[in-house]
Amino acid sequence: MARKSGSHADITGPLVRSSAQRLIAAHGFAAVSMRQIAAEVGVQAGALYLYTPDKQTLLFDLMREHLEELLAIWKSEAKPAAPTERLEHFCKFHIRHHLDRPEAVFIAYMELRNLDVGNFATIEKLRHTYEDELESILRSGDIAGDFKLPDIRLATMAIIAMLTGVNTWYHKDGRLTRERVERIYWNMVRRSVGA
Amino acid sequence: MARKSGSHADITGPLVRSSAQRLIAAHGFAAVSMRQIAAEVGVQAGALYLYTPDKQTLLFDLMREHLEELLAIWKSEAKPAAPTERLEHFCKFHIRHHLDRPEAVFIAYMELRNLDVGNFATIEKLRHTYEDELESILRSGDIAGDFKLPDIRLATMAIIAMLTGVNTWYHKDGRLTRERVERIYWNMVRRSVGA
DNA sequence: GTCTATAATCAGATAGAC
DNA sequence: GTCTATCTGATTATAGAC
Repeated sequence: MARKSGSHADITGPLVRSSAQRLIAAHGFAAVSMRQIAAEVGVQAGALYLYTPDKQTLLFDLMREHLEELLAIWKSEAKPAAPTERLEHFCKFHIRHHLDRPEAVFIAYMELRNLDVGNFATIEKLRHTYEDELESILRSGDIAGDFKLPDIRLATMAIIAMLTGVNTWYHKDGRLTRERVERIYWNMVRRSVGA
Repeated sequence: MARKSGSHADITGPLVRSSAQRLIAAHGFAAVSMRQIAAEVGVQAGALYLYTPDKQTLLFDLMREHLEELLAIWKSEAKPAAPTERLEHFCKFHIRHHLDRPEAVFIAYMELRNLDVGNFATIEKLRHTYEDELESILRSGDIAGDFKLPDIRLATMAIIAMLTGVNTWYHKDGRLTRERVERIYWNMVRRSVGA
């Protein structure tokens, strides 16, 4: 990892983010030092401050970029018309997207405590925007009579927790393919909303 | 919180644990210093080492005691005979027990990374023992034909994630009583397993 | 753009007085 | 049982050389 002097802004910038993401996901934000991140990048600690004003902003940027990417990709997806198909699409998208980004997902859920108050508010707003996408699907299905839900907000939280939970146990080379996991979870969600 | 010299082992010991639990749940294990815990207790930092050999053991003991208590209380509960009633009992017990101990639950889920390897193995074994309780309920119901489950282990993980997720949004003085939350979640779980 | 060196602070843990 | 003082080493962040 050792690196000699010279100009490498184009590769060092992304490398700072990816190295920080890997280390923070593995050991936690507070447990990872700027020196450790620098060592992973292959520079000295002082050089990191060319790419982030401070450690707090580095964490915030990782979380913000993760959630902004999630929302952007979700919005670009083609959406089915019927509530049941829209819910199926959401469930499979959520599992697929989150399994593809385990480190970013882990950080976004575990490191909220380490954000200062202003940054926390920004992140929570982004997360809420995403939750609202599921909530509106459930609401339209409930109104149409396709779903039977005693409490839509609660069903939203229950389904997101269930789907995101896949990240805690799934391993790529495990017993089940991702497609099979998506199908089984969708079946459980479908039945849970009474569709 | 200032405290004069003297003997207070009977109150200081429990106070160290409860203070550590509160601070770690709020800010994270790595972000909390022994000096902060001592200040919360009302002693100097050195005095903490009369009650724990080191910071790592303090964390481990909090997590171990939480899981051992969970298993002990669960085992002492009277169990219904039929799979559907057993599953209902588990769901409502899980939500109730976890909502009553938000700090301990939070630590047990969030601070696994900060355990050293031996302690981690112990905690994972305890957690697995608890998961197996749900898994055996699902298996007996599947065999009896009361549930329809394509993958029992996966359903176990999905249900636990969904139920534990209540802790992330529930507030005591919120819109819903705990009893109503238990009922609604049980209904979603019931439908999700095809009961 | 990166390095070395450093400032200022704080960490976990221990020793010995009371 | 607790305090004060301290050891040793790590921390974030900055300054200035190259």
